[in-house]
Amino acid sequence: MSKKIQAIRGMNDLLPEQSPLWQYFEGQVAALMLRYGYREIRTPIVEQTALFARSIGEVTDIVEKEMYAFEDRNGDNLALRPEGTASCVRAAMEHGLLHNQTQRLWYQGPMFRHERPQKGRYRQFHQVGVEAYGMQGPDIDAELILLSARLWKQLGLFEHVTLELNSLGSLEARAAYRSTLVAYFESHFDVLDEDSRRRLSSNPLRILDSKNPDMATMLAGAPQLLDHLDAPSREHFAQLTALLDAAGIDYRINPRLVRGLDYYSRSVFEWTTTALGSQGTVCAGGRYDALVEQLGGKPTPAVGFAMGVERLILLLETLDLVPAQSQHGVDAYLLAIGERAEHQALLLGEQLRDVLPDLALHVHCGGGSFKSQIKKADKSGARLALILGEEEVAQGTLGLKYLREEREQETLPRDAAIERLRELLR
RNA sequence: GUGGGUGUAGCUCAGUGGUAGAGCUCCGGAUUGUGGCUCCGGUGGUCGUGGGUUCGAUCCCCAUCAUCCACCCCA
Repeated sequence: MSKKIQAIRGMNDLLPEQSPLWQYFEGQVAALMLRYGYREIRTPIVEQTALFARSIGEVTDIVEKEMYAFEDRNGDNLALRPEGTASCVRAAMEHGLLHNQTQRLWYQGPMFRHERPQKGRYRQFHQVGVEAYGMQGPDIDAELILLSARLWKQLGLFEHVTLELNSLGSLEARAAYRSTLVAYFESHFDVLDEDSRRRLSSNPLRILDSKNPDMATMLAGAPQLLDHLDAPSREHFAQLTALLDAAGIDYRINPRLVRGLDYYSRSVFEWTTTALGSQGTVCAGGRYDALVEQLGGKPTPAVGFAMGVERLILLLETLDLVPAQSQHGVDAYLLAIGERAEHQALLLGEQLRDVLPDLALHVHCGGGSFKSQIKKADKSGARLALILGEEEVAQGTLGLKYLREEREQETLPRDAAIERLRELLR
């Protein structure tokens, strides 16, 4: 067992039983993006390490200890992408998509982070990301939230997720607040637990989120982010909440909502669920107005979010919201009994598919008794067993046996059989 | 990176210091070319891996790997 090569830890195979549900989800997403006028972009899975270091932040956990980074044969520093926004910005800039225009983009694909796997958290996981460029008003922030809300409604998840909102203020306001906060924490250094002391330099805003009861009193007295917002950010946030109110989207303002990536400023939001255990964030994002410039482009306002596909799939399963039609089956199963029939079956299958493009047909291969073949036909879930035995071959007919309904089995000349199939597929 | 739980047949799991079982699945038969239900039979395991204790280890001990859950982090 141990000598066999296994999948990499935290990287999962997606088996045939699962793929219809993924396809259902992906189909819903793609159709939704079309309806909102977002266009798909596909970028490489590997980028220069520097792209992520400069965008996500040098001292974040993601960059410091979770990236799959390596040197390629040329000695270049490359990394498997840990998220999609940086690549999206890079590609959009590189191809002039952000030049004097607004842009609505989305993407989908695997991301990689070297974390300890647990429920809803894997080393290779999939995100759907949605990004909008060149628009600074809160209307586009609201659009993204409405878009995600519509997806939850389509999937039946809306009642099971909660929207949390916060504003981090402008980059300057955020930096100033950060300094104030660090000074406050340093003056209470003796109360800080080990985790918080570590976070003092990496992500001090996170300390506010600590669940340690010993720090509760100290945290309650900490300076509040919302009190340190700059006026434009405050106004932006007020307008965003007003738009959501008007649209009838409930939200909870969470002053402690802090995103882990350095590039966020102003609006940030998170959709969470309590049904998945500790990895309850199912979708999250926010504004990153400074990132494009930071990566060498012209100043360009930007907002975006990403959804965790595994978590959403898990949620659909947990809540029993998997639609029945996402179970793919086959319409008919062609049996071949006897040497002559076996020779003809494949060709007959091709003829049927030529004239019946909607037919999902499973042609039996590998021989076996009549009984074993019809058992397999039954297990395949097919509505019909098409029977090609010695008699049918000799007479140029085809047997049709109905496996799921009370209906007499019939044996028809080939042409008539095709017509019958055509009727049944309608 | 830290802590805890779990690794026995393809799957779900029993079990014992004397080298293993059930249910389901799969294959065959009862029914020469007719599935689902029933009955009968069969295939299938170096008991995760390596070491230690022991006359003897699947069981006890250590290590290791995998997996699950939580911390952390985040989608």
